[in-house]
Amino acid sequence: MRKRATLMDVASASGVSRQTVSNVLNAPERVAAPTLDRVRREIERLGFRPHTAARALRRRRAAALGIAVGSPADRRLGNVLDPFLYELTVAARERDVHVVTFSAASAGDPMDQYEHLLGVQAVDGFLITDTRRDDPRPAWLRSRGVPFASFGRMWDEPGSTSWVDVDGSAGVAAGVRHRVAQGYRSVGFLGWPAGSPVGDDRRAGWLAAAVELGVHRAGCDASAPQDVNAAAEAAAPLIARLGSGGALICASDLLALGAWTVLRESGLRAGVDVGLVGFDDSDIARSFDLTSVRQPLARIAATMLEMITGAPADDEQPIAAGSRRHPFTESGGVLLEPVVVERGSSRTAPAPSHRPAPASPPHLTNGGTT
Amino acid sequence: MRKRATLMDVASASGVSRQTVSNVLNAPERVAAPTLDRVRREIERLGFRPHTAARALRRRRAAALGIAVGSPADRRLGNVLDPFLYELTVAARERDVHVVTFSAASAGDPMDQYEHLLGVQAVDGFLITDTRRDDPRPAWLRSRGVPFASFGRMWDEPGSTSWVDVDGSAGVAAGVRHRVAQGYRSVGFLGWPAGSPVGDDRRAGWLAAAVELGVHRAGCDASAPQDVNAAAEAAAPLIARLGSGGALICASDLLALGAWTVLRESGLRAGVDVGLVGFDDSDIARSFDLTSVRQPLARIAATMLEMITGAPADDEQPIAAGSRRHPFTESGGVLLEPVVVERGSSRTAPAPSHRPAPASPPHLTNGGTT
DNA sequence: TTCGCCGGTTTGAACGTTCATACTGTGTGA
DNA sequence: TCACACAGTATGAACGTTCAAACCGGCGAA
Repeated sequence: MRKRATLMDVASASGVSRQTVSNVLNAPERVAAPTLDRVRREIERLGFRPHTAARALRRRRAAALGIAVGSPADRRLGNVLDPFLYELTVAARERDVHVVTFSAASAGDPMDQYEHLLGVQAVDGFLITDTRRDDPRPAWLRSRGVPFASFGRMWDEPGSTSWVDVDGSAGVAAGVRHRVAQGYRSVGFLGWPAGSPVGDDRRAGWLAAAVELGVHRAGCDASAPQDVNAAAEAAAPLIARLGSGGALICASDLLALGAWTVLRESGLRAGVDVGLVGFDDSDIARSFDLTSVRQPLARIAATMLEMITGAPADDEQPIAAGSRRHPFTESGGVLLEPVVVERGSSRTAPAPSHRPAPASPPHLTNGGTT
Repeated sequence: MRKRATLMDVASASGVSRQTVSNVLNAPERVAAPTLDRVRREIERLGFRPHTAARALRRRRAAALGIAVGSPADRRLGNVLDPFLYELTVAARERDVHVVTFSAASAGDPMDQYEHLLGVQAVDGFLITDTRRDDPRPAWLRSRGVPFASFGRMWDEPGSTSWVDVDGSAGVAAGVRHRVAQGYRSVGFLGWPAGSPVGDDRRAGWLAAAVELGVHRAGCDASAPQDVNAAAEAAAPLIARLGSGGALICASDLLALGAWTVLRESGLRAGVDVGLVGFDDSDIARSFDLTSVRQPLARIAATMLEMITGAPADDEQPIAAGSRRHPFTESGGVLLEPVVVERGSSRTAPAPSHRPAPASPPHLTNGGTT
């Protein structure tokens, strides 16, 4: 428990000046090979690690980013943001940045928290999530020149380049394709009521793919709010229409769970009689063995950090040309494709020799073994 | 976007020395009233906020605590720890401490991450969660004199005082009591297989309360692993035995959900025919309108911070006598009582005039409307 | 009157880095 | 032969705060 070694300790131990040790850490190419070796050995031997605060003070940057956990509305991260925080933390570690949490608690206004963290200079920028229309945060941050990156499109600022999002449309379309490949002969969709950008996007992906692949049937599109019972109600007639051999893609795992309860009560088996696909790969999906569309959270996190730490903090240019390793969209941000995680709720449809979708009211069918 | 004001700026603006300004912030009782006012006005006017890194450097403490988000096993916080992180963040804000996340990712060993954060002196201590038997972390931290507090009993170290936990036994017992008050006439339990300390604790709470209140019936105790389908299987015979007018307390919301599916398939209505209670008040409970036992996460977080920031970091005394505002247990830590959140899955039992628990095999009953 | 004390305030130094610049010696071209 | 560039290293200062100790003036007790 003795005092930690400092730069000076390493310097005198290896017979060089402090600046040389500093260079070994920050600009090794400027140091002669033998010196480099010697100093590195001493660093290792003394267990020297640069002091975060001293570094932050001198460099005038905290090497930390803030992220909101929860809001007054929902005092938690939720199914998507929870694993996202993990991936973010991992990605941050690789870039020698720390992640500092904050909460827009009682105050209501998240900007108060921004103000505080920036005021005490505990963070260099922010990672924002759950963007929505009329979101005041991007404008606020940009106007003050605060670096940030967003998980979620910035709906108000089409030209902005500082966001990463998931191509929900492509994800749902992939879900449709996989189902068709497995032999399901009609693919319906259970989404949220029209009006939410995310929801509309996912529905569009279903519609396009289902039509293109010839598995679109009339009246196989339903809506429900994010609630199991509502989802079950909306799913019942849909499942009745799809019948055995059909598949149902849902805009969220919770909606899929609603459909799952209907299937169970109908005696239909998820993954055998009816294919069922959720979205987000939440723990619900895992608990219920639901096939689900998973967002590439690790890549999202890495890309966001690249945006913040890579781009010069002051100007918001369309990101240094030449390093565009990501599929930039026309509007400026980065859109990543999700992947389908196959589980028990979608195996292979009943043999194609079966009669096509008889559509008997499923709540009357009885749970047998075929 | 001009430079932020420093102590010196405030000092010269208000005609005092830097140290006086520092005192205004850190030891106002040493400053004469008029001076105090004047300096405070200038602080306000200039929008001065002390620089975190400068402070940390000089004070030799980071004013930050580390918390692990996820593990190699589970790359997320989960239903309990997610809202806990929120409460922790709120509580930390009030104490001018920051919460820094880290992940025991690939490395496997969480101690590597401790080592790193302590090495660069980015945190002063840690908040540990998910303690288990043979947990190496407490001993490791203690041996190095690193401050920490644990959410979860330290099973290996009975004398330790640095933990906070929930009295699961009391929580389950409260669940039983409420059900009895509502008129349910027999109360069963669906828990995890014996052997886990948390699970055994919760079962003990049920047993004691059920026996005491005379609602204990033979064979109304079942076990299943943390899995919906397994829970459903285990719950089916249990529900058959309890019958209408009975209640079922579960060791987790997921187990309760398994029971819920059985109820639905049996045509029994949760909250009318059978009372159903989960544990943790997770989003599953909210989604399914499940009564659940909620852990007092805000108090847990606050208590943990008190332990870390309040107690002198070097010695591990039984916490300063005189300030014991918490119900300390004989073993040293703090045990807090959870509360029952009443929802639809447990309203009032069928009128006591009903015949008691007919126990027909529920998977044969048909879903009707009574 | 003198001394010590005390509330209130100031001064010098230090925390551990990195920036900006200066220094040193060797080789290179004129 | 000399100026010059250049790779490699060293020096002084600064980042913004708090610690430790000194200072200062007035007041009460000896």
